[in-house]
Amino acid sequence: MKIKLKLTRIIENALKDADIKADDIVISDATKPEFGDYQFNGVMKLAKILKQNPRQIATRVIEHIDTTGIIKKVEVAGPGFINIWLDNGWLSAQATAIVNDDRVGVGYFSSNQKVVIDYSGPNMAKQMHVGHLRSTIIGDTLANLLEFLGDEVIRQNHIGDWGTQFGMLIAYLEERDTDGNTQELKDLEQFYKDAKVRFDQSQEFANKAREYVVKIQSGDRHCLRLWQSFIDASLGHCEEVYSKLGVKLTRDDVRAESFYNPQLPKVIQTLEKQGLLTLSDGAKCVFLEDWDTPVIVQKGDGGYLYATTDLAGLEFRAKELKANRICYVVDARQGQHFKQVFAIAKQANMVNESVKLEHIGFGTMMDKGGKPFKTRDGGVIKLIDLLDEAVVRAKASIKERDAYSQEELDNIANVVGIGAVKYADLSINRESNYIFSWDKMLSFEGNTSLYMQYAYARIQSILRKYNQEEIKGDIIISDETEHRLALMILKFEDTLIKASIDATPHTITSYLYDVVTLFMKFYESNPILKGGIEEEIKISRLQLAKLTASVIKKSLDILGIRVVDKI
RNA sequence: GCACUCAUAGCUCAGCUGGAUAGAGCAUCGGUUUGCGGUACCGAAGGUCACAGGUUCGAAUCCUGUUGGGUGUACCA
Repeated sequence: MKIKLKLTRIIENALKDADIKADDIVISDATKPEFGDYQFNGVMKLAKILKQNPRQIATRVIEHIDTTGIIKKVEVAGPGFINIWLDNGWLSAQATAIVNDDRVGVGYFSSNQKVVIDYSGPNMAKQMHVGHLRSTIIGDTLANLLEFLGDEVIRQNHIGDWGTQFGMLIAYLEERDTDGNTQELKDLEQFYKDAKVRFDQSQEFANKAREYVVKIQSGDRHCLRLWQSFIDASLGHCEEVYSKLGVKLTRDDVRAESFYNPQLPKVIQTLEKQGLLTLSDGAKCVFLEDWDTPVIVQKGDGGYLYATTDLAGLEFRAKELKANRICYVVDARQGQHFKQVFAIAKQANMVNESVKLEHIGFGTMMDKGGKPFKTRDGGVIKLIDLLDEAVVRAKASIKERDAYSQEELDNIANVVGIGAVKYADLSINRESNYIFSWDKMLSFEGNTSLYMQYAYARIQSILRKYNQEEIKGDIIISDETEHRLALMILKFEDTLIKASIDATPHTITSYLYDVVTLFMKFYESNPILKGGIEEEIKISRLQLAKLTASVIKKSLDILGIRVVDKI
């Protein structure tokens, strides 16, 4: 339900009827319950332009507001605020209408776009570590969200599979792997270290490694086969992580660095043709206004750089994939790189002016001391290890473990543990750094996944006691708590739209927290299954509980977090 | 040096592109129950929104400066 849009139209009409010219009408949520449900604050600005008393204007506007249906009452308050209360009858009807709707009342975008979302982007030379978590889950959430709202989403996993380190790796693979056994690739970190040691020790090996880099690039069959088997093994590790995380990336979404490699000379040509290229200290550069340092697109030795690949990628996504919006979910530290690359792509006409290019940046994961999150000896934490630990910790936190079968217990631990890691990350404004804390994320209290999953399980427990077929009837809003809960549920669509524009998953989590908190209050004060409750009221409350469960489930679904009926 | 970014309660975070008395959770103190899952709910206390100016009827939010952290700054990705 697009409530804000409805109210905006009503105010627009009221202003028109009152003969007041205004654009940019913004309806906002009321800051406090006593100020109603929504408020319009624009009158004060208008008063200034019109040089009239704001309260008088507000009064005039109010007289022209059409209150049939959605609005119960409007009031002028303070210096000229217009406060709006929504009608319970209207809320009841709207809520009742979506109880069995699997989209929970959320519509589709009227103009759907093609959106490319570039996320995860692991390096094939190593295993995924904690640094890859944010890109992977923020990107996946954004993809889920836009898909749900009706955009055509193209997921792109820009894996790092090209570069000098692969010469060393495949030379070592060949040396170690004479019988075709790739068991050693189980731990890529170790494999990389071993290869490096060999590289540093043996001149002969180092030469071979360098030779192999050239051979891969020139398409040597033997080396390409080795390289391919290495990439396959490494990608397999990533897929294990994606599967544990419930991230939807597949092999079809992989568009690797190597894919763009053949296009790189053309990128240089294009830049040359557009007159953007400058030779400086032997390197081919693009100098941009407002930047002291140029962007190097081809090194003095002829090699290309990641800016070159990104330009090829941008052109491919805009022209071949025909995207209207391209989002890069990449660490905030690459902010200026993307600003520069985006500017070049547009100037060189590689990307049409109308295409929206966005860097969805995010901060770093920190430990309790506010330092980048590392193992005790300063190494990187492998993502797979982190996820496994989350599941182990989740299992330990489950009370009455005897009540479940081993299978149930494993499933719950998975849902809870993985959910906790993801939720903790997604619930924080992506642009800031955040402090990783097991205790906080696995808590039942506050804005955590467990609080939501627990509320969901409680509702399921209530619904189980009732025959689903018998739950038929209207939601009747009879008090303030129900009013607030129903309204919050109906704000789902407005929330998702905002989250999609800003690309902020935490907008969804804080909304969800509001919903669940309101439900808990409702649940506390309005008993459902206790004796002595009228059937009509009981059904209404059951329906409201059911609707709350739908919102919880759908929200978590978009965030890529599962629920269970029992915890 | 230059650029970007951040600074809100003891701690972890919100604050919706300027609105009314700045909000949550944790921790602290107190309360609720013959309980539909109490891993819940209610309340108290806790703030010079880093600092100083400016714009405005109105600033945590916009502008300038200062201080303090983080990050990035031409042949890595």
